Amino acid sequence: MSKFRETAMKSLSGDGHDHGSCVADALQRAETICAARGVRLTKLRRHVLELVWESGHAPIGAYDLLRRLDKEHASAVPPTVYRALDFLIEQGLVHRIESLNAFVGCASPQEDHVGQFLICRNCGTAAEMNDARIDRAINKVAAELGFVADGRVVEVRGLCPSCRSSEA
Amino acid sequence: MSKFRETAMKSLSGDGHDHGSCVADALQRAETICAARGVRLTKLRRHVLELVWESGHAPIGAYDLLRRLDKEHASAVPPTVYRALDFLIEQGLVHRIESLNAFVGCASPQEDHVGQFLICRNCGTAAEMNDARIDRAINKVAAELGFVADGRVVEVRGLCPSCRSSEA
DNA sequence: TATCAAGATGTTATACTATAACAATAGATC
DNA sequence: GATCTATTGTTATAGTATAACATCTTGATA
Repeated sequence: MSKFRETAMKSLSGDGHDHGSCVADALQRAETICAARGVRLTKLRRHVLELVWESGHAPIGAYDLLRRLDKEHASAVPPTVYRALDFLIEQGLVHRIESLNAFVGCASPQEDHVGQFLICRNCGTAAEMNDARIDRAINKVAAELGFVADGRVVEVRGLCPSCRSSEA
Repeated sequence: MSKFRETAMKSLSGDGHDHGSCVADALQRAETICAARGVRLTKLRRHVLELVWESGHAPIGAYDLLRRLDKEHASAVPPTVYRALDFLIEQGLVHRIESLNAFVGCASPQEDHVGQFLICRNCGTAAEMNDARIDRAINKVAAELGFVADGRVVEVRGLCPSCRSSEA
């Protein structure tokens, strides 16, 4: 099983996982990655990343982040959070979900990829697929149309396993 | 060649096509479809659809539409255009491009489909792929993760054939 | 044809999302 | 410590979207 697959399954397993350690792991990975790259994961950026992860695996909006941020950061205003998000996205630590205008922590920041998401319309969980087969299919069709593809937005709405079983 | 493929190629052929008749065709198709469904393509809705198509094959924002609309429709305000767009989207005559917050005319409104788009980052043209292979790949991966997919957002940025050749 | 119900549009106000532009501060490098 | 750059602070504003209620049109029907 690929690393992506494993991570996706984990985030889909409902409340069965220890989200506290999930957040801690994510922060630890971020520290390591930023150190290796020589970029600065400042207190503010780290705090925003933490808030993103604390939203569970559900994307959270910039203004929601802002409201949570300024409990411990009185001077926070929109540019504060957007700039932190810009940095985090640039470093691959956070993905932006276009169809929600919201942000979610990347579960595999060390691997170079564009996000492909499954988003549960019931619980809001966004799981990364990042499957090469989807990418290949897209590349193939694009090539047939003479198109050279770079960026990709793949966001699929639906029902996640746990919401599906609890609805049934 | 599928109908979708044909339409996509056409919209990618640059200025080589008669966009005037392209617009007229789209409006004619819309009339037919709405009549068949017993829904009302009012003057306002028709006008908004026309403006969407007159933007070429490039997605256009709601407020741009608004600015163009109120030349002949003094009372136009945001809800005016958003309500018209809601109707047009519901009828499959227009697609929303999530990654641009913009709207584009659907080239194949008679066929039931979700949009899959190639968007040129140079000229802005958005071509519909609507390829079953992409859909299948997404469904497969979603199923493997226990997910039941419904809505889909597939938006690929890149360079279209004509912009690619003129850049070279 | 008068009335009525439903749908469509008008109108005002406001919520939500995002960035521009410039000032001040903190960290790294010499 | 001086200086340069990256980061953050601050104010203002641009851009996107919807809520809520009033009015008008349309088509169906009594």
